[in-house]
This record gives sequence, structure tokens and C-alpha cells, in this order.
Amino acid sequence: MRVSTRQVQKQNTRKKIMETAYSVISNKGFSVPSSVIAEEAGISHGSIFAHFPTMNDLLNNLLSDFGDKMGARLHMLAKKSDSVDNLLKEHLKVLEEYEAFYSRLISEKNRLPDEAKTTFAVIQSTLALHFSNVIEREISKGTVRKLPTHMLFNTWLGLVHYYLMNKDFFSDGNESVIKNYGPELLSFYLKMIKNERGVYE
Amino acid sequence: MRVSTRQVQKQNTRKKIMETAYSVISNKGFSVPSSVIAEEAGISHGSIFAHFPTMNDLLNNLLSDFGDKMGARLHMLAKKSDSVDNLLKEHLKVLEEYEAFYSRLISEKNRLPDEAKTTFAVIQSTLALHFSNVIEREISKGTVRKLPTHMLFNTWLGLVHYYLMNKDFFSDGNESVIKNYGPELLSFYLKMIKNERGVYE
Amino acid sequence: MRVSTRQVQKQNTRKKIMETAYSVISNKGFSVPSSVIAEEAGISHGSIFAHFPTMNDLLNNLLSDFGDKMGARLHMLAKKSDSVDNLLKEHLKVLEEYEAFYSRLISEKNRLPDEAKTTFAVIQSTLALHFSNVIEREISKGTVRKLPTHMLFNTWLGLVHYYLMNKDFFSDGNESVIKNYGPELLSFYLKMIKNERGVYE
Amino acid sequence: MRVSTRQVQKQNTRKKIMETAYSVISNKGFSVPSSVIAEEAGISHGSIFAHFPTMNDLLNNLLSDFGDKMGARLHMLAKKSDSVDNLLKEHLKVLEEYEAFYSRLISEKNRLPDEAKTTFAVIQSTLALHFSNVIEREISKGTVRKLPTHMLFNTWLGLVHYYLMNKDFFSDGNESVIKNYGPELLSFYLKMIKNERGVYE
DNA sequence: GATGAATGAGCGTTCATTCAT
DNA sequence: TATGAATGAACGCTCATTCAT
Repeated sequence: MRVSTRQVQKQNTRKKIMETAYSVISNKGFSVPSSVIAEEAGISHGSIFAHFPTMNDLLNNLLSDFGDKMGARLHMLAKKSDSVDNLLKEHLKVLEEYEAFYSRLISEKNRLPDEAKTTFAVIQSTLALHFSNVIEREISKGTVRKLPTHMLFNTWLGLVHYYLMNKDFFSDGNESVIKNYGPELLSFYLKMIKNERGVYE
Repeated sequence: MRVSTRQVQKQNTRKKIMETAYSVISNKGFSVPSSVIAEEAGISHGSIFAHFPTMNDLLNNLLSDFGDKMGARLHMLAKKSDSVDNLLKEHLKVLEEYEAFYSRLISEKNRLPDEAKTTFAVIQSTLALHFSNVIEREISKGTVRKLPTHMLFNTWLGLVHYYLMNKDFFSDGNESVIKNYGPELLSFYLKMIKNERGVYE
Repeated sequence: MRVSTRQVQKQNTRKKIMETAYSVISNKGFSVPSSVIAEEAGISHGSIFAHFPTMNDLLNNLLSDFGDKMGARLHMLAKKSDSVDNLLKEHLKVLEEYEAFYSRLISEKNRLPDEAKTTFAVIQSTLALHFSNVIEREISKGTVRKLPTHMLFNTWLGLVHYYLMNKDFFSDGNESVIKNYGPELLSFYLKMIKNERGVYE
Repeated sequence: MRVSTRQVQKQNTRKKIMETAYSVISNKGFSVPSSVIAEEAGISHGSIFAHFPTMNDLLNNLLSDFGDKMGARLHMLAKKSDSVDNLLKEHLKVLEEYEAFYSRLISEKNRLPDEAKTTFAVIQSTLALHFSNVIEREISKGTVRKLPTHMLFNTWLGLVHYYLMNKDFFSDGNESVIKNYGPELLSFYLKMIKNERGVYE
């Protein structure tokens, strides 16, 4: 019992550190000093290193967790996703949920430990899987134009990332770019890839 | 006379600093120490600060110059660009020319001084101008599908940036992602936006 | 009863700490972190400080105990030691027994709390006592050359310590320097101090 | 000219750091913090690292220099050393000169970077060379007893080191142990190894 | 009494910036 | 003007010690 209480407390602190790191990084980026995370979490600087041997280790855990969480979330949308429309609508919902951190990740990925690339790959490939399933179905049904799936995917992701990375260009302050522009992105993208006879002729 | 010589000397050093900073940042990213730039330029560390009060100032100048240079280069392609095909082909040429630095810029822009945003905006709006001219002409000619210009633009840029930012995903080592994938990107994008009667019907 | 059990428990933990500290220090030196000792002992880090107010205090106890133990052991050899030959042979035996920790002690003594000096003094003076008894007997018998006892003692100890401290110079890895060189040291030393008529003349 | 002045100043600072490190380490041992050395040298903490990439590098330079200096000094005494008496007398002089640092070196050698072992080896082998030359000459002349040279050497060094390492045992405060005990050590050692007919018979 | 999570002073190191020359 | 040695604030990390449980 007592042991369990302790462990719970330790896990709470660990969780607190990771959650704080998550939110601080979301706000200020990955180059935030460990001391700031500690301060923000209301713990001592040394405590971080009692839970994570190095800052890289904290980052790796954060990224891995994030990849798992967002990956799982993306997996779930397979069920609802009978159509591209729905899949991408759900994708946007997920993105909005994780928007701040995800934006930092895709933006700073190249300066981060390798785990960042893995995280990115996990998220991307999970989405790609469902995307290609749905798209290929729609292509064979004739509702989506017959174009290479991977390029359709890269186009969608490129478009969304473009908005996420240039957030300050599109939105002021801390508004969600996905909230503001998601519907427009979606409708445009669909219009572009769909095989709607008669519409553009 | 002597003064003039000095000024020439000074301008030469300034130029040397900026050119070296450009190439060093292209290779190693924006977080390269100022001492490395000085070393690489063959000048003293202090010289940098004799020409630029702070590193931020150097960066601002660098970015502004880059914006001007790439902006000018993009302006030039208006002449050759009688069609989207040609415009984007030329755009890819320009990108390949500036690929390394441009990739760093779009990747690290958010951690950089505000000037970075301006630079980015200059480049982007210059391109956007020509893009919209050409696109709208083609739309009215019926060769390009009737879709919102700014979205067509963002899609193209998003797609290209997606490849530039995930260079290590697509290309090994230092190969040019534009050289390797440019043609595929172009042909796919054109296929997607073009109103090629008979093809998809 | 219960109290007594507790006390036994407490003494056991205390003993465990000291024994572990002894072996860990023997292997890794005195600069080993307290957390490592706790871990190795299979107790909590805090337990060390429940038994010893500071690490210095633990060290002091350790050193004092070691002094007593090795001192007692050295006392015992008085009985067997009818001759210098036997005394030193026994001394080497004792050294081999305590070699690892003893080497650390003489090597790091000066960075240690004052108790280290006392410990060292206890061991040294115990040995010195028996040494001088035997030596003086032999000198008066004429079997050992008439030289100042304390210098004979310091020479012996200096020689032995020289080998212990430069262990990596003489032996590879973890071999016992005393095992490897003890006999040579002994025979040489005896040859040097003995009054063997006819041999060197 | 100007360049030369600068270089001289830099060399002065470097020298100042090394000299201060030498004296601070002599007084307080090798575990002294870099900040203390900087403070004592009257320079900023960062300056140390402008001259030496790491503290290990400073130590290595210090040790290497010390080895060279003391090695050279020991080489010089070959000339004066027509006899063991003179050689060892001169050896003691050199030791007295370098006593504090040398004591720290032989005491803390095992916790130091590998360079320390090299330094120690340089000094030792230089001395050993001259020692064996002189000793073997004297042995063949019959003035020194016919004993293994390396053991005679180790005995002498062991005896001297014993006094140096137990300085606080023999001398109070900062007095030189060599100054106080050198003559006694020398005369005893010589008496022990010399083949003085008639004296002990 | 034992626990072990939390603490925080202190370490070696980096690097943009300053300033005497 | 150009130099480059010197600066010092800030960083990630260690570890003896504390204290609520």
C-alpha cells in the first residue's frame, strides 16, 4: 500500500514533468531549457534528472508517447472512415487536438534526436495506411481521380503542414489554424481530387 | 582615396561574412556558432560584430538579401512563363539553385528573428503574383480547372516544401530532393489541376 | 522483545551498509556515489543517512573498523613471529587479504576525512610495534644489520606501498600485486637488511 | 608587431592559467574546481576554456609539461652524478623543488587521465636510467652491494614516496618533508646498500 | 526505522558579445 | 577598421542530503 502510494506519487511527478514539457514545448519550442520546464512544473531542476537521465531521454519519451497517442488516435478513425471526406475530416480533428505540439514536431524535427524521426514516421505511416485504403477504394469506385496514391497523400499532408508551419501567417496569436482553415483545406482538396463529372466542365 | 579604399575593404569583409554565413548555414543550419562562421570566412570572430551589432542583425541582413535575391530571380521567370508548366518548371530550377539555404529557412523560420518571416513573405508573394497571373489566365482559357488560386498556390508550395523538409526521408545524404523528385512533383501537380478533357472522363 | 528485534534489524542494516561500502570502495575507490553503495547493498539510498548522518561519518566508521580489524589481524601475527622472515611473510599474507581496500586507503588517504589518518596510524603503529620487537631482537642477535629500526620499518612499508600504489604498472587487471611480487620483495628486503657473513664479502 | 604582442598576451594568460593551476593543485589537490583556478588566476571562468578545450586537456598539458620539466631536470643530474651519493643527493634537490605537485601526482595518479601515468613513467624512467648506470658502476667497483638494480631503485623510490605521501605524518603544516628528512633518508639508504667492509662486522 | 522522491548547490562547458590594442 | 582574447550568463547534469510517508 505504502509502496504503491509512493509509486503513484513518483508517477505523478513523472507525468507532471512530461505534461509540462509537452505544454511548454508546445508554446516555446523544443529548445526550451530544462530549468524552465522544472520551474513551470513546480519542481526542482534536479528532479527532472531523477526521472530522466538526460534531456534527450525526456524528449525521446515525450516523442514516443506522442507518437503512440496520436498514432492510436489515428488508428481509431479507420472505423469511421468509409470515405475520404470522413477520413480527412477526422484527421483534421485529430490534428486540432494535437496542433501545437505537432506543429513544433514537424517544424523542428530535423534538429531533434532520431526518435523524432521515428515518431514522425509512426504518425505518418499510420495515416498513410488508412488513407491509401480509403483512396484506393474510392479510385476503383471512380469517385476519386486515378492518381498515384502516395502523391495524393503527400499533397494532403504537404498542404496541411504548410498551414501548420506558417500558422503566424494565417492566424493571429494562438488561434488554431486547423479550426480556422481546416474546412477550406478539406473542401478544396476534395474538389481537387474528386472525379465529379460535369462540375468543372 | 584612402577612405574609399577602406570602404571598399569594409564592404568586401561584410560581403565575405554574409557569403560565408550563407554557405555555412546552408550546410549546418542556423544554430551554427558565430565563431564557426568567422573561422570559415577567414576573418576574426570580432569582425562579425564590427559589421553587425548582433548575430540577429547579421541574420536579418542575410535573410533580407536572400529574399531580395531569390525574389528577383523569381521575378525574372515571369517572362518565360507563358504557361503554368513553364512557370513551375522554372520555379523548381530556382529552388534547386537555392535549395540548401531555402530548406533551412522554411524549416527553422519559426525560431528565427522576425525578418525571417518577412523574407519568407517576400519570396512567397513574388511567386504568388506570377503564379496567380498565369493560373488565372489558364483558368479563363479553360486549361486549368476553376479552383481558388490561393489554394492552388498553397497546394503547390505545400507539396514542394513537404519534400524539402523531409529531404532525409526521400533522398540519401546530400542529394537534391528537387533534382530527384521535381519532375514527378510537377507532372503530378499539373495532372491534378489541369482540365484535360477526355482523360478522366 | 520487539524492540530488540528492531535493534537487531537495525544493526544488520548498518552492517550491510558497511560491508557493501567496503567492497564497493575496494573495487571503485572512495569517490563512489552513496547511491551506488545503497543500490549494491540492496537498501534504500536514504537508509545510509538514517544510520550515518553524513557520508563522512560512514567513511569514518568504515575506516575505524578497518583499522581495528586489520590492526587485530596484525596483532595476531606477533605470536608466530619469532623472526623477521616470518613476521614479514605474515604481514604480506595480511596485506593480500585486505589488498584492495588497503590500496585504496593508502592511495586516497589524503583526500579523506581525518579519520583516515588515524586508521592508517593504527595499522602502521601496530605493525611497527611487532616489527621493532622482532627487529631489535635480531639486531642484538646479530642476524640483522645494526640500522635504525624506524628506518628499516619505513623502508619495508615504502617498498610494499610502492608496489600497491603502482599496481597497474606491475600487474595487469585485477591480479594481486602482493601475490605476484610479495616473495621477491621479501627475499630482497631480507637480503638487504640481514647480516649474512660471508655472502657479500 | 601587434600580432606578436597579442600572442604574447595570450601566452601570458595561458601561462598564468597553467601556473595557477599548478600551484592551486599543489595546495588543494587535483579535484579543485576550474572556477577556483580561474578565480585564483584573476581571470574569468570561461577564459580557461578559451585556452583549453576541457579541464582534462589542461591537466594533460600540466602533467606533460611537468614531466618534461622534471624529466629534463633529472637528466641534468647525470653529469654531476659520479656516485650514488651524489645522484641521490641531487635527486632529493629536484624533489624538493617540485615537492608539492609531485606529491599530489604520485598520490592521485590513479584517478587522473592516462597522461598522468605517462608523466609518472617519464620521470621514473629518466631517473631509473641514471640510477642504474651509476649503481651498476658502483656494484662492479664493489662499493655497492650486489643486489638487483631494479629492486634497489624501487626501494629508494618507495622510501622517498612513503615520506612524500605521509607528509602530514612526518612534518607539520607546509614544511618540506624532503628538506626535513632527505638527509636521513639518504644516509640510511646508502648505509643499507653500501658494501662498507669492516663496518658491520 | 526505513523509504526513496525531491532538492539545490555546484560542476564542466558553450558562445554571443565586448573592448583594448 | 580589424583583431581575437577575455567575458559571464546560461546550459545540462551530478550527488550528498532532506523529509514526508
